[in-house]
Amino acid sequence: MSAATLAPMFAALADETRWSILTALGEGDASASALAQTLPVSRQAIAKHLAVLQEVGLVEPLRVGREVRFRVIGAELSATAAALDEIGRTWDRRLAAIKEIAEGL
Amino acid sequence: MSAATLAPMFAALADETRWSILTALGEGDASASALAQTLPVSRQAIAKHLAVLQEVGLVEPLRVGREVRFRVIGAELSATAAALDEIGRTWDRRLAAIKEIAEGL
DNA sequence: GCTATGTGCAACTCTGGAGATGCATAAGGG
DNA sequence: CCCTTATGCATCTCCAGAGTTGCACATAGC
Repeated sequence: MSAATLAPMFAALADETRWSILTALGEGDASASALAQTLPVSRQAIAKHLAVLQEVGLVEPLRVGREVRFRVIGAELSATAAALDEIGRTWDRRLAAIKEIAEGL
Repeated sequence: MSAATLAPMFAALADETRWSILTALGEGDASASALAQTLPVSRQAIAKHLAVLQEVGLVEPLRVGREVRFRVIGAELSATAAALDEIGRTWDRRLAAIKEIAEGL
């Protein structure tokens, strides 16, 4: 997973309202209308956020009768976490190597 | 680490130019002026980005003579990764539990 | 001391995205 | 069959942030 692949995911996670939505969905599947009754934003705004979240694979739509419920998916989040951890460790490995060389003088 | 703490970090990571900066710094410490000679943006723009990155703890400034070099720090990234992974697993645990109940009927 | 170069600060433009509003459409429930 | 409710689409406003330019300041090197 490259930085170019990661950027859209981070853009999706950068919005507070989207975290509110994800947190709410973490309690159970819900439709845009249902979320709008809880969160202080309009249904249309939530629908847009859900589209963004679906785009990066964080949620998936489920048709239940005439409503569309959304479900959170943890897999993409875990995959992103793994990529982030790897990058962070790489940076710190470099610093450790430099420090080791410095001490070796 | 809560969602409120995570959001600024993701906002910092959502920008492509900042990833370019982080990648460049991953190769070795550098000043804003040095980075400006490599990347297709002005020094001031890079300085702003570095300020953002420093704010979330991804880089730290190092005065070397009259220039200010920046160094990437992996710790915050790894901590963020751990938080993300935990959240992702929580979501999937919930789904697994639901599925189990459904099959138990 | 003078000059080069590296930084810092301030103001400006401009685009993307978040949010709202209005309307059209579709599908349950009585 | 009608009404209610959920969704979809288009348009508008507004603001944060990315980027630039210009200038002032500080400091290493000669």
